[in-house]
Amino acid sequence: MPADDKQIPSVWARPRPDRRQPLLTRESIVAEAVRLLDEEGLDNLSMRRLGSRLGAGATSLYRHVASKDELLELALDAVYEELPLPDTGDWRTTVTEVARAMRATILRHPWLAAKLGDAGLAYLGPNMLRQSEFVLGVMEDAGFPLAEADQAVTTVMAYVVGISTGEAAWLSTVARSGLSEQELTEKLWPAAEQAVQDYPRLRARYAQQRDGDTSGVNQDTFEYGLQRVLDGLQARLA
Amino acid sequence: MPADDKQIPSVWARPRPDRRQPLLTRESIVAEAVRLLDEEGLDNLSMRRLGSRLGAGATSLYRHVASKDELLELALDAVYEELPLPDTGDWRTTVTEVARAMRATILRHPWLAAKLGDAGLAYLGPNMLRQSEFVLGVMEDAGFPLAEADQAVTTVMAYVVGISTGEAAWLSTVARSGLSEQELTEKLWPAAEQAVQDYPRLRARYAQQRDGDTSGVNQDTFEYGLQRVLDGLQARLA
DNA sequence: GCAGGACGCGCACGCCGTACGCTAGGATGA
DNA sequence: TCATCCTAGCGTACGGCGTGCGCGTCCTGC
Repeated sequence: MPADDKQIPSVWARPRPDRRQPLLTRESIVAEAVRLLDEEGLDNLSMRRLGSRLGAGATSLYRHVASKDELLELALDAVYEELPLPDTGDWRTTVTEVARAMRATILRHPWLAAKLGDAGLAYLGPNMLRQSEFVLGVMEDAGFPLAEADQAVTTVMAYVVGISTGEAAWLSTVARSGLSEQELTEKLWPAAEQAVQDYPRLRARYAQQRDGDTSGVNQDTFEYGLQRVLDGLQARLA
Repeated sequence: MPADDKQIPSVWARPRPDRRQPLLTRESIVAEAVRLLDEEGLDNLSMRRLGSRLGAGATSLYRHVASKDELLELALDAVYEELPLPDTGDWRTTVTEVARAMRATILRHPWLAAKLGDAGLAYLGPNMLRQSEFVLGVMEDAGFPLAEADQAVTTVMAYVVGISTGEAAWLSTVARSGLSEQELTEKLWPAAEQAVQDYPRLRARYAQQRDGDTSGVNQDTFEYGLQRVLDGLQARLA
């Protein structure tokens, strides 16, 4: 028994931890995990750090979650809950909005991209299922037979995830560097210019984009590709 | 001096390590890393394990490589070297072949998908640059202005990476489980069917695919989406 | 008043990436 | 020939990781 205890005048005065409702719940753990991931990224999430943010020890988390991997799957699905299911009446408008929302979500939680990279697009979280069912329905109503609707949805989602992954990786790099996007761009520019020197088209592209607004360019490219994908699908309905 | 030395009759008989050419080179390290990654996946690559496969200690690797992260970037680019640059004369045929080769490469090295998830599509490895320049040239020759050619290439690549990511994640899961694809599918089927019960369209899709040939289905979906993307781009040339 | 279960904690194990300083041997120049 | 320096690889160590296990402590239902 350490002498420190003497600093508390009496044991009885020490506030007992209130165990009326439990300190940890699966929900609170997942929510805090998402917050930590957003702030610090995928490789800065450790069970110890997460536990201490919740005022608990690392191993206490295992009462509510089977493993770190399972926790990440729960976090993934928790984020999917943010996605709206906007039925606009027109399949193309609806799919466009879903795609934009998906991209926005990935950019808001850049670790999503890395996690999707090894979890795949098709695991069985309820929110993910809900979203798939919804979009599948929209495509079927638009006139695609179910099997093709499935392929169409997969195509759009693959595009969105693929392109957002690239952007998210860049955002993560920016966050890790501690610099602003502008500053990091300027810092890396010489190396990039050097690297593309032997490639005339890449060099020209870089020159065009110099001092450009990165996020605006990304947004434009996203919209461009999305509309091309939807054009390709729409042609099948004719 | 431990007694074990006595087991060797004479110090002089012990073969001296031949230091004419060094045991480790950056190339040999990267090549072995790719092999290890292919066999055991991203989270089973550790510097210690890699070192011991090369007959060296973990820390020796750091003479040739600044960090594990850098090593992974080098491995990424090494794999990109496999990609062919097939000029067929027709942009659509060429892009189709590049896309197929890209998918095949990702499926051959499933860890690529996870790595791309946090490295992004656009870092500066020479082989990656070479490939970008090539495809950019093909699109420009097809009639796209340079800026749009860039967007078009990004669109196709995003699609390919996105869809291959999903497949690669599945392959990784299969590999980790130690079961065959067939066996794992059968084992997971009940849970999947259960999860999908409340969603009529998903349920119908699952029922249709029961006992289907997974890799054939994936291949078909890939081709379907790829042709839709290319349709959408082709329409811009008219 | 008591049994049983739920919850959180502390400890320990075997991994990890990697910083640092050492040594043995080859290359170099006097 | 010998002193010197450089290079590649090694051993040790540090701090951190995921997580299995057994302990106390409180809440609940009888």
